[in-house]
Amino acid sequence: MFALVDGNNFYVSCKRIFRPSLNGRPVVVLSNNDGCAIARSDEAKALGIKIGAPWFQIRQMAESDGLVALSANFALYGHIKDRVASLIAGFSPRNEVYSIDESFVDLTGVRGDLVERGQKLRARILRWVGIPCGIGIGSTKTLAKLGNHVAKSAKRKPGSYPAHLAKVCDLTSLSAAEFDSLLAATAVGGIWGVGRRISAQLAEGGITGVLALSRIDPATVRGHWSVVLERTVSELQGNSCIELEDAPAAKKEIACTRSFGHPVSTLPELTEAITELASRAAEKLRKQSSVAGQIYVFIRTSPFHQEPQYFRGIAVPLWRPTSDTKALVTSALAGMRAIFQPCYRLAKDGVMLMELAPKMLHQHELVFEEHEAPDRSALMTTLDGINRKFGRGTVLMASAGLEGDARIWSMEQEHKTPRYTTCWEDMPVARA
DNA sequence: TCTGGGGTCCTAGGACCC
DNA sequence: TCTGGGGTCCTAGGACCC
Repeated sequence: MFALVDGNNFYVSCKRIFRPSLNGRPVVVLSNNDGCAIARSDEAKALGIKIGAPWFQIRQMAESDGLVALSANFALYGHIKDRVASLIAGFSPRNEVYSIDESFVDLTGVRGDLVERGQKLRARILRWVGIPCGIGIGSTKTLAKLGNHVAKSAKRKPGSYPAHLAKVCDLTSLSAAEFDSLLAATAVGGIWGVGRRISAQLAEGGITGVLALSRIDPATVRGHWSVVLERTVSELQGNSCIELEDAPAAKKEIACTRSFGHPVSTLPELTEAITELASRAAEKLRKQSSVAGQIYVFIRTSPFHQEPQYFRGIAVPLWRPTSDTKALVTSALAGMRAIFQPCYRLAKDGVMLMELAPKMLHQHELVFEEHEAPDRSALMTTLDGINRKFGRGTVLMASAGLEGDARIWSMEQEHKTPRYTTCWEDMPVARA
């Protein structure tokens, strides 16, 4: 038995904690560079704003409908997530932080009325952290996700589902007939693991509702689609196939990518941008105590513009697996120079660390090189310590360029809110 | 003018092995 | 007419997630 706890409109709700005046208003949170809407309040959804809607296409709604747009602040969302997670951990030690706004909870052994307990947890998260949540309960993770889908829809769109299922929805408490009619009323696209492609393929076969999907023989599903969809169907039938992962696994790839604030066409600018991305990726790598065997670099133009297009990436094998910033930046820049072409208006770059392995498993070499590679791990530890204490970019590679230089590639954010949780000057002050 | 940034898993097909 | 029968490993691409 599982529960899924999900923060409603999470990024918007995080902003509302510190600015209650945003309650009741249509609000969107924008992606980096204020590009597009990545979170919407219920009021913004009611205006018909789609997830991913480009800001320049909806900005007129600021005037016509009082739409408020805010730039993203991912550090803030991470901090709020930690607070929510700590309250969920108090509810059950067996839990999995699945994403920034969702946690699975294993309810095995949890006694009492589950709906009532869910409502108490919900009330506590709202009161102690300020985030409204929905909770779904089911016998498998997929059904818990479905329960959450129902809880959200029943709250936001009255009439879509029975009203008593709003906010906390326990699918295991339903009668067989209630359960079936709920499945029949849900489109397959609302199921975890069924995206646009598979929805369309199912529709071709005449399957549009979850009830029909759940009645297919899993082996048939495997033949026609894949083991992934087979698992989903099996889970809909109540057979738990996807386990709780309560210990977060180490990443197998680490990516840092970014769209530029303005188009980039020159090598010096790109050198700065790639240096910064590779440095950030290296920092993430050291945080999980891994080394990388290969680094992949790519640059690209904007696919949205009518202009000569260019996309190229290159994988650069590292001489030996490392987490050293200088080694990673040097390889990334070498790769970048190999794929760089002038005369294009580049819109985005990225660095990915691949072939990650735990640092402790590092393979030693049979033959010693003529010159031993310098061991900079103590330097890296110091570097990370300084940057953690005084802020990202306090100490950096010189090729990253300096704040105050041109750096026209760096991010644009015109709708910033104060850095409530990461900056002393911005911390809210409570007045008696 | 203006369109995000991360991740995972699975499969098919090719290269190669005996 | 008819061209073996197993395997493994790697990679690119697809589909999904938030």
